[in-house]
Amino acid sequence: MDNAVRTINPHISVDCVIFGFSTHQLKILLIEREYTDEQGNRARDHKLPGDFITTDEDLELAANRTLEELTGLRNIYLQQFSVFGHPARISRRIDTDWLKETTGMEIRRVVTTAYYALINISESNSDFAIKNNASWIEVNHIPELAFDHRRIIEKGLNHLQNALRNEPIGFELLPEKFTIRELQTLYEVILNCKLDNRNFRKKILKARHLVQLDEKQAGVAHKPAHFYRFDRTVYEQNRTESLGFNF
Amino acid sequence: MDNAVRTINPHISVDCVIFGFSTHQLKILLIEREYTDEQGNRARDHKLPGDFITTDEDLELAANRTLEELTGLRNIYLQQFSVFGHPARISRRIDTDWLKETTGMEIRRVVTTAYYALINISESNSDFAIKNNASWIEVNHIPELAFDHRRIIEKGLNHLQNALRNEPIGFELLPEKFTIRELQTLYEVILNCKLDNRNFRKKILKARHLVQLDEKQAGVAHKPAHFYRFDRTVYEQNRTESLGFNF
DNA sequence: TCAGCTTAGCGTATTTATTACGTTAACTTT
DNA sequence: AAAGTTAACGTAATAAATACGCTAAGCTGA
Repeated sequence: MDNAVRTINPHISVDCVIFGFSTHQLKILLIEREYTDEQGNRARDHKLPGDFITTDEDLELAANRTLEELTGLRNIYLQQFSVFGHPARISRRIDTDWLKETTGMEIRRVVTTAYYALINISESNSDFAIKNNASWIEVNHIPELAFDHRRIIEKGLNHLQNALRNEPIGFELLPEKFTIRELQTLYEVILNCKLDNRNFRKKILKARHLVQLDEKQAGVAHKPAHFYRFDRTVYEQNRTESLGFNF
Repeated sequence: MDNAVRTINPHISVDCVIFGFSTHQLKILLIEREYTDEQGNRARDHKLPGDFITTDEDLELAANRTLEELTGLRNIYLQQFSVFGHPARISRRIDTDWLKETTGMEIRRVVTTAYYALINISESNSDFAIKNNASWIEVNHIPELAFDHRRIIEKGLNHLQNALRNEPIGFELLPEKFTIRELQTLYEVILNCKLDNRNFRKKILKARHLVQLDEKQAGVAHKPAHFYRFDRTVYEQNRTESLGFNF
């Protein structure tokens, strides 16, 4: 701990919006924080996973470190999407007090680089989350948050939606094997719209980067669907430099 | 100067990739820097306009300040696009020496937030640029640069290309009044492709946010083109939330 | 066992967007 | 007045997006 205090850079941090998908919902991994409120009582709210960087640590490394500590996962899809550095983002009493309490320093100005990560919840090790008071919270039911973390989540969700529209990243949130219907539901939930299943299937199969597996669903009360997996090689090959423009 | 040293935050900076368009070329405003090379001789290279932020200054404000100092312009199109914070981005001797020389401090680690700006060169006040040793340099002929500024420019150009494909921002680089042909050339130069003039016209006019003016070109050795201007109101109204996806 | 329910998965017709390219119009230059 | 040049409109062919019908294959409950 002393060691950590000595080597952190208290001006710069990273925060991670970690997205997961389960039971037909988009979720974010949030950490429950204990702080002292205006009346001096202990209270709780939530915060994004994140940390100050240490001296000589790359931002992306700090983000990956945070991610691994919380999920046990490495080599996760991770994208920087914005920087939050407004002087007033750390101004509430409960936030400055909390920083003092947890770091031992008087910290008033932190520029944080925000990343969003896509993980397959079922592959993550929930022990890591539990140990850190972290839990998956449905994106439409985000509770009271520390600092400007609500704003960071909003912007992160925006970037996720854009990314999902422009490149195939949906499978990052699904198990290795998934059905087309699962993928469609994921699109519908994230983009917040209804899609026609026949046209969705047509469009996604036309892209050729989904490979049908022999395996099928079992035990479902209807015609079982084939499982598919994403084939990165095919995707990279067929990726066409779109030269046109749309607005 | 003393004052400035006292109030800057030497851990955090902003850098601006300022794009301009003239004589059918995409250009970037670069500052000539004088430094001391390995042999102790004075030498010159170029750097992006940028600065450390001052205590309590928002990042965007710092970027706007940099922009105004160099161009005399306010309310410029300005977009944050990436953060560069690798520990090794400040490692070359000439860069650390130059920081010492210009700030009086031993600076080894700076996290910089990169912005790109779009300006209409003809509206900018060149006196400001001259005073700061800044000049417009063609994007395909970028000389030796300080720090990791080449990388920043590459990434900024990338973001510009993407933005140009997905929203109408081309006119930010043109005078208030412009011809469709000028706009097309701008697209061709930035996206680095050839476009069919008849289809370009069709597509861009379909969007309805270009308003034809009564005025025409004069003195050209061919049929004079109408001038157009961008109508933001129409654009905002017709902007349709594209719910589909493309990859 | 079989009728009924549900989702998978294929197909077709219609509309809309993209691409390719022909032609006339309007101005300057020689 | 003819030649050169780019503007500006149009049309036909191709490709993509949308809307929706229909059969297939499993499970469930009477």
